[in-house]
Amino acid sequence: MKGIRQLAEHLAISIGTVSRALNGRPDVNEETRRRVLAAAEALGYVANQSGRSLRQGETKVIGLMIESSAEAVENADNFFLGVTSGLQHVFTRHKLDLLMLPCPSDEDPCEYLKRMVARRVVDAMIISNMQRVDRRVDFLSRARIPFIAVGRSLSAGNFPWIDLDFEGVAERAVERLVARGHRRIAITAPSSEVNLGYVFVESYRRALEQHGLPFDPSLVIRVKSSEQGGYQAAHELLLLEDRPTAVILIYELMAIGLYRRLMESGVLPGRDLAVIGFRDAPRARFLQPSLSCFRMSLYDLGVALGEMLLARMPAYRDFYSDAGGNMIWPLELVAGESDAFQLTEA
Amino acid sequence: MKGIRQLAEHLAISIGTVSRALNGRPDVNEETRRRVLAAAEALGYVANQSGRSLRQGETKVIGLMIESSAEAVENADNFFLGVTSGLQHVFTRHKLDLLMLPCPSDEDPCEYLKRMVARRVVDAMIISNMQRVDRRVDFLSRARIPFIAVGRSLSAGNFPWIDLDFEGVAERAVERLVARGHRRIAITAPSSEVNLGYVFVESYRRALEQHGLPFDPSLVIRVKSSEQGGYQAAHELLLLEDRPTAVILIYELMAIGLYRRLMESGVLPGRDLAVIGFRDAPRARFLQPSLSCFRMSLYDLGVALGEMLLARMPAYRDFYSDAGGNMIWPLELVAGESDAFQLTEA
DNA sequence: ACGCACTCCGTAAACGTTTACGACTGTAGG
DNA sequence: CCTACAGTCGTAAACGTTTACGGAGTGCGT
Repeated sequence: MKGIRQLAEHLAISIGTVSRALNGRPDVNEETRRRVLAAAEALGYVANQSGRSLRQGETKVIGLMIESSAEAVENADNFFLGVTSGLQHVFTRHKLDLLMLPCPSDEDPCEYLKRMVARRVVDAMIISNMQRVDRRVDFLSRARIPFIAVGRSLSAGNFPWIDLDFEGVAERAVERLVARGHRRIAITAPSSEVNLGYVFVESYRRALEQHGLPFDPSLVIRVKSSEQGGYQAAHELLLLEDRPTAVILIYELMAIGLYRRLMESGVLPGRDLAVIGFRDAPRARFLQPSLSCFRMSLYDLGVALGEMLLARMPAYRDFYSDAGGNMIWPLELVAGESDAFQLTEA
Repeated sequence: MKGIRQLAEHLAISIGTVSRALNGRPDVNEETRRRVLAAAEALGYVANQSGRSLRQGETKVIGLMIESSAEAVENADNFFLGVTSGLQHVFTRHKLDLLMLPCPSDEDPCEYLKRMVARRVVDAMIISNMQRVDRRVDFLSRARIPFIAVGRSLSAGNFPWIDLDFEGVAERAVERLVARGHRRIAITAPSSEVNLGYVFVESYRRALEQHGLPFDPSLVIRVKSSEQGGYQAAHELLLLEDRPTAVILIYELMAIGLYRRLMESGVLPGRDLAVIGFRDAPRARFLQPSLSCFRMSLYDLGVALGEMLLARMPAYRDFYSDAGGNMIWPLELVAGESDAFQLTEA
């Protein structure tokens, strides 16, 4: 089966009518429509997407921009796949496809994004790995391309995003540790260039103040959010003169490296140092002692992202209530053994 | 910038010449080409992909068919992302994009595939999760769509695939265990409907025979390849009258559940039962005692898949030597503590 | 002066759809 | 009998490219 033209010839009907019949237009006889649908089914006709895209100016494809460096892959655990799965659950309802757009590491992400958008290969974009000031946001806003970001940024006052509840996590983590008698609480975070690094530490600082504790910059450990970074963090912690009694990790995966380094020095997590993790990394679930951490459903996050994006697209707006510009995603505390002890005054 | 037409007008040049200049055709003055490229850069013109696809009949998109059930996601660890990353490394060299095609769980995978192919939205396909007899293979072969499978199948005599070295793994695992004095060796595998389940057990059977050991069907534990399946497997193992002294797992993730169940009954892996795992699952790397297992680079596998696929596509054939139809992917043994003991005769 | 080859470029026809527009019925209302 | 209108359908023009074809100009050898 070549195209709609052959199908029309076969039915001895005009090509326009066939198209209308297939697309459910009202101005076609029901009897004719039945015949067309039957013939299409029988001959295995499916409309060519390129032709359709060209005419309608929409491709039915949503782009997902990802970072695909070897490092990113190693650290991703199933975050990416989990979110993707949720996204697709939403998209398949509307026959939308998901295109992965990995920015080459030697190219500027914004330029790459511009090229992909200019090619008109996607109707909308999902971007992640937000920078504190992210030019992609400005570009997409100006170009009026529907998009959603996973993560905040300071760019362009108002744009749709969903971000994890860093404030809540930092607040609850500090509160929990303070309740167990801790006074010197360390925290790990990526560079403050990455927006995540900035927001997380700020929330931590505020939480400390609320409990009347001083903010000590030397307790902010800037390392990569990876197993390796966890090892590094532990190393730096152990070097501090007035060693903290607790540490908050920005990514659970770090706990693995952290544990390892601590053990090497005979420091036992959950007895000598309280540890709280953040964001679910399956492979950190089996640590001994078990890690106290904040968790969430990646799948649900994907669904929320998908629905919020579609609410911003004219063609699908009706299906979803545009629940405001953005959203803070809640996390649930899973209590483990890594911070289960009460600190006795020295 | 709308299209090539505006660009041509702006240059006071015909649209055909502009196209030729941009596409590096020889029959255009170098001076003209420079002007065109400069103007395109300045005005931010990028060719519309739909128009181009329509004309040339190729979309520059490779489809990747995946299973995206919640269960599959939970069990995937970073297998999927790792392979994808390798694929993209190859594809971006040729400006190809990767489209994820998740088959809805309520639809027949082959029908879904047919629809996607008929829409002409992909130039080639990558399929995985192979069935023992897989209709997708027959369809793609007959339709002459370039494709590659990750995993074998019995369908259609000759088609391109890469599969993990099950034979080698089963053989080496058995050999290793026999050398440590084991005589009753259990194995886990998925249903023999899935081709993987069939091949793995067959290799295990042959390896046993080579060492003069009997094949006992009750030692083949058919469970899901997941943490839960591992738990289940341990449960069944413990119920056996003549309990085996060793077990080979088809997926490392299973070790987590297996360990848990064993511990519950006071059976210590690496002392009371030898365990060998297969296929890298990062989250199983931190088990105590450490797991002996077979590993591989997911990234490299992705690269190999990508290159083998491109070697089968006319447009890219020249870049890659078509290294025969298919390939067995080797794995490397990483010795751990879980099988490090010598069995003493009872 | 002529033919020929070569370089460069313009014209127009595809590729497969969707859709605005108008044409043609038949029916109802005046 | 004329008009209005609803229900169907055919016609043709887009959408943005690429590319086969041919033409114009130039240089060169005869």
